[in-house]
Amino acid sequence: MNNREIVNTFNRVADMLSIRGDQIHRVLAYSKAAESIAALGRDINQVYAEGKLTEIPGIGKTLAAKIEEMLTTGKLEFYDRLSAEIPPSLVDLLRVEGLGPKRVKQIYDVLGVTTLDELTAVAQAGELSKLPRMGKKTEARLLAAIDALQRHGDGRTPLGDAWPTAQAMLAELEKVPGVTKTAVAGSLRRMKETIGDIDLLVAAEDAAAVMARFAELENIEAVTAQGPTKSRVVLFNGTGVDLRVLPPERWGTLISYFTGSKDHNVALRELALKKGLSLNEHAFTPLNGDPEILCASEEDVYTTLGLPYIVPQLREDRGEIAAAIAGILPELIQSSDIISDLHMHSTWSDGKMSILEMAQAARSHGRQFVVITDHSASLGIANGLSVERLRKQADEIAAANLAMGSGFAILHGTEMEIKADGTLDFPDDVLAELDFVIASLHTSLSQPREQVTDRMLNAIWNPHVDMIAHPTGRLLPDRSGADLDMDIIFESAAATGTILEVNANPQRLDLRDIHVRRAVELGIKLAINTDAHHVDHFDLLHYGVATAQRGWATAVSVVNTWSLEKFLAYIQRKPNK
DNA sequence: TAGTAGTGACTAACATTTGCCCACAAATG
Repeated sequence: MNNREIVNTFNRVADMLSIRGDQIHRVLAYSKAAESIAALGRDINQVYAEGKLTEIPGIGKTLAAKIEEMLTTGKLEFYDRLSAEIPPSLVDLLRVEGLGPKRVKQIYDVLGVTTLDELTAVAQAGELSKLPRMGKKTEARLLAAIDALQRHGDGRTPLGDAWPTAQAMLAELEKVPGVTKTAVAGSLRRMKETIGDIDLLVAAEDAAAVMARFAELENIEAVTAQGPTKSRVVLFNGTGVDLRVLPPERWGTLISYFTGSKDHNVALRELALKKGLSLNEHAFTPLNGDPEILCASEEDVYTTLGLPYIVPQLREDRGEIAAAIAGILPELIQSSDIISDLHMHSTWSDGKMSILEMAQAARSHGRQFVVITDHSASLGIANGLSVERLRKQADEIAAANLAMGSGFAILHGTEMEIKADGTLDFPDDVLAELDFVIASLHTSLSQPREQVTDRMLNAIWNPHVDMIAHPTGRLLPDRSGADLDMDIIFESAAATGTILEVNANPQRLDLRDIHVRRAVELGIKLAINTDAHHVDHFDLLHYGVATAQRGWATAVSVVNTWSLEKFLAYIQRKPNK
């Protein structure tokens, strides 16, 4: 069993326990454990082999035993027993907006409904509205929610899709008279790789005018809630958008609350209570009856709690509050630190622009040097380069370097296929001619873990391979990528000095945040690259930087902060070269 | 259920808004 399967099982158990009506802390224990394992950044089998399961936050003796049972037998007896009482399919009903554990239990107990189809049938027959505390309106809302679920699913939206949508909506709301501030919040502001819904904030004295304009924006299918300070709409693509409006003097607590994460908020509020303050999105309220403390800025919120400012990217309750208290928050990598881009394509393979155009655009984006890394021959679909074309490309790079003049450098590299049999697409003597060698997986990603890991190791241990691009090959939101044994990959990358990429393309964001964190802990060198196929793609860098920040990366770990001289020296003295 | 203090018991997860039915469930971070 792998991490994901255990996470799924624990989440299902948590949902089933909440439907059964178990004590909230028992439910929380399972969902907290699931979250911890999801954020682990390493293979739980490895942690188990080291006998360190209980060192995972939220895993005690009992859950460690359950994990051991799943890892050794492939099943969980407790889950089977629970299933006899609470049909596991009931968990699916919770995905319907408007249905929580209490209602699901009631619908199951009284009507015997266990699936979405059965639920639809009883709702259409009008049976649902006969239940206590359910009426015709609720019944109609649930039918609409089921319909929406079946049309759009409840999948998450990739960051790269949600970000521009949110910015466009904010641009409209900014035009409403009386609006003084606008911002995105929620998981979008924290730059999570996928987001559940879009959260927008507006500071204005007159909320009603903003709410009215919000409901009229483009692409809105339905307004599902509209109160004095809070509205919710659903876009035609199924994405939910929440808007909250408060007066500007309460902006700090508002944006802090709405940025989350939920767990981070809970931790902040606990901390506030210890200081005799109750914290909500409006203000701090002293428990002794003193007047409330307003925070116009988010910095004020943290100052009031006696903490240094914590950037949104860190607010996942993964140790950032303890680090803030201890004064050891990392000095995170910034976009302005990045002076090179080590991965991009030209018209020689599947890029859309010439080498010179790419270089000029990179310079205008503040880069001081780039590596042209077109695909290699066996990626035929991308017009990969043969050895002959690769050598010919060197001439054009020399010419482009001349055209660019001094103060900028174009290096010659390759993004070389790691083929399905594990061999590399170019022989070592050809690789030796290049300035910089990237190896990456694009095909046969679904090979068994051992096989695909071995392929990758073969590349990492090759003395000419300087970097692994987008290591897992995942594509958001749906393709999960290769099932690599990341522990071994990291070990080998550290041993050989091989750079691992944080690919900034929002479809990839690979390495992902939790793997960045693990790599940083192990002292592995990272590169944040755009993988640009077009000059417009240089604008995507911030997604990669945010992902690195979510992994607590500092400039020390990121080779794109290095001067050309330092960079060239490093890849020359790669330990196994 | 985890964590803690201590080996069985106790505490722990905050605070709000909205909709709909008529006192509460669900949803938001």
